[in-house]
Amino acid sequence: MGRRRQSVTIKHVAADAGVSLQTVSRVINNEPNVRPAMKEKVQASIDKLGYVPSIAAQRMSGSRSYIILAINDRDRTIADWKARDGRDWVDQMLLGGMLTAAERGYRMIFELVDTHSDHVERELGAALSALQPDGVIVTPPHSENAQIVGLLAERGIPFARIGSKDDGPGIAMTMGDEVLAMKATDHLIELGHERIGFIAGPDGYSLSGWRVDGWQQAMANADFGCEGLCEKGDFGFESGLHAARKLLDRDDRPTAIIASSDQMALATLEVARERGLDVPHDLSIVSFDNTPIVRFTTPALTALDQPIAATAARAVEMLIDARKDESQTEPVVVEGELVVRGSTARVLNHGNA
Amino acid sequence: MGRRRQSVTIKHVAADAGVSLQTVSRVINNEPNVRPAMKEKVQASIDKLGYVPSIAAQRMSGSRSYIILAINDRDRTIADWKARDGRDWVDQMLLGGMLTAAERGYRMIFELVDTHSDHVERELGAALSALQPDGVIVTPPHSENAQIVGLLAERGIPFARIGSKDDGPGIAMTMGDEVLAMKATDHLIELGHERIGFIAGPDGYSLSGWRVDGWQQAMANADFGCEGLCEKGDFGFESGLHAARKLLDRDDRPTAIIASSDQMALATLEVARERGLDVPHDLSIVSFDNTPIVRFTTPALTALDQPIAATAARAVEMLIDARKDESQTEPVVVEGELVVRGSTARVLNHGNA
DNA sequence: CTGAAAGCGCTAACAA
DNA sequence: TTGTTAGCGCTTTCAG
Repeated sequence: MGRRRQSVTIKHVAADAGVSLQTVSRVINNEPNVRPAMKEKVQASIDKLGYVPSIAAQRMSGSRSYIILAINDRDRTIADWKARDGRDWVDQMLLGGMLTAAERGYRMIFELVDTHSDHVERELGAALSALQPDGVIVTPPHSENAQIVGLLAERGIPFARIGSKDDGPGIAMTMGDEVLAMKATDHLIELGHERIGFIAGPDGYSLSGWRVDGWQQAMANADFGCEGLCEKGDFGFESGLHAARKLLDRDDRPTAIIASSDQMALATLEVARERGLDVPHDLSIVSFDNTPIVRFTTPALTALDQPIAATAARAVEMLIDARKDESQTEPVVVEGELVVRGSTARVLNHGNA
Repeated sequence: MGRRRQSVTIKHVAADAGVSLQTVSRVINNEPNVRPAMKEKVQASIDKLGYVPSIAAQRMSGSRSYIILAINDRDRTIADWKARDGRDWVDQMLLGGMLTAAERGYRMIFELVDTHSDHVERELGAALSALQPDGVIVTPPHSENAQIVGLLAERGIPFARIGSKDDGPGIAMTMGDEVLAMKATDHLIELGHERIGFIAGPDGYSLSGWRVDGWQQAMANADFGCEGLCEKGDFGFESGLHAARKLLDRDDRPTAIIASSDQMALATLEVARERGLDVPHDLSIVSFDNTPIVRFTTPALTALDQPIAATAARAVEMLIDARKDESQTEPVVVEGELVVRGSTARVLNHGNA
């Protein structure tokens, strides 16, 4: 093997078209100040020779790297992949991010970074140095990690924080968690539910709080109380079992439960089965992740769809365009929607008189 | 933005350590002929400054790009992502490929290429020119696409063909399709089945044939006939409905069916339901993809697990080591296994006397 | 509007 | 064992 050189370079094109390297470069980069005739001639040579610029060389000479780096939490991602239960967060990010990047001549590279580790900075720093991406997308919980955000800001790399509303550097993006929680709650209220339980996510994620806020807000709007109706989980199945049991142990148990993750919704379904509660007639359930898995339960779960693909696509676009207007102050919201399935139904009037 | 330069380069390290650039380079690349003391000193500077080499620069200077390119069929992949029914082929490739690459200091980049298009060569060629990967992984149906294989060979880039046994350039890899089909068939035979139907994949994929071969072989070994027991599908759900109906329309309908894809297995389940056949007691079903989805049907499907992650991991390793021994003649087999679930059971003796 | 020169960060080849 | 030189393919100055 050894030194595999570029087969056709800018030199070949320049020679073929009988112009300088610089002119070819201008054509490639769509720069102004190239006479149409010239441009055509060069383009013809490019097409003829099948020339494609090397991104390494482009990067070296100080221009863009044409790389967008998407980083995700290592442990969570690997756990999902190994569990093989159909969670498709990564796929949706690829669907939205990768395809959008490709349309603009960019590539998206995926990278897993450990949040908990004390060498986050090293891990991420190494990726940035090695890859020199033109933009970075961070997802929860990274998007709220001060070290990570700080490093990105310090290096002056445009980045998008998905699942973060904080001020500060980088583009803050959310999927409208608060509104989503309200949508779910309102849906249940319309079905006649009054005691709607909520299983919250862990404190480490701001979005856990936003979701609770949305639920509380909707409950307040309908003049329903929330006391004792909110339990906390960690997004995982086990914690969901725990929370669901606590909620359903109440004398005036909720007739509906909104869970902040698919696993916790599944756990709630499991607890309902355990107690002989019919879903949706004795208990309605709404999941806060519309992952594939929630369509395959019986009944299929009504869920809040998180528009991950659309968000990633948006992030990529903003990052690619981020050259000038550094300061996007308002968080960008790509709002998800409620997908109604079989796990929610009109509340029954039995045993309540 | 503009020209964002590397913050700390080899020069800084050289200066800090008081040595030449070349010495630093030698240390980075773990080359021999560096005195331990020297090496330590340099390494100390590297650590102190947090230096990480730029892969763009490394590539430029004629060494490796530290990039492994994994290409998949565009239409199929996007369709899967959009369908959101939990197919996790890509995730498993990432799990195996990306993590293995990372361990060795490489990155894996995903790319979608259109097989049907007449500009496959351009699409792939562009990716190769832009990225200059050190290795490429191709999956079905690309792995049997002459244009693609030809281009890769011509460019002298090491590549692995997953799902291909052909001789020729590149590392051929399979997941043991024939053996897998035999395993499934033998499993059913052990349960007392004699009329075991098979829904084959489309001709465009060699592995469709291997699977049929394995089934026929196992049937022959048990002295059971195959006539009229094989129908062809295209891996999709619709085609599965079609094939399953044909098989179950027979007077001596099969008591078990092996489907060459998860979707076709699901379709078979659907047809069974349609006809009022109980699965597994009236009809046993084996799926040829252990995607997440097959665990969520009722009953959960017995399935042949394709070790995609392991295969991708193996491919990455071989590609990274592919510098010398170009000629791996024998196909590499990473064999999958049968996962028994509720869709297969002992054959019932009713209505057969 | 076009071209020539310099250099990005790194490594291969050659010297010392 | 270490250092020096040249150059990868491209873009950025800066001249013309």
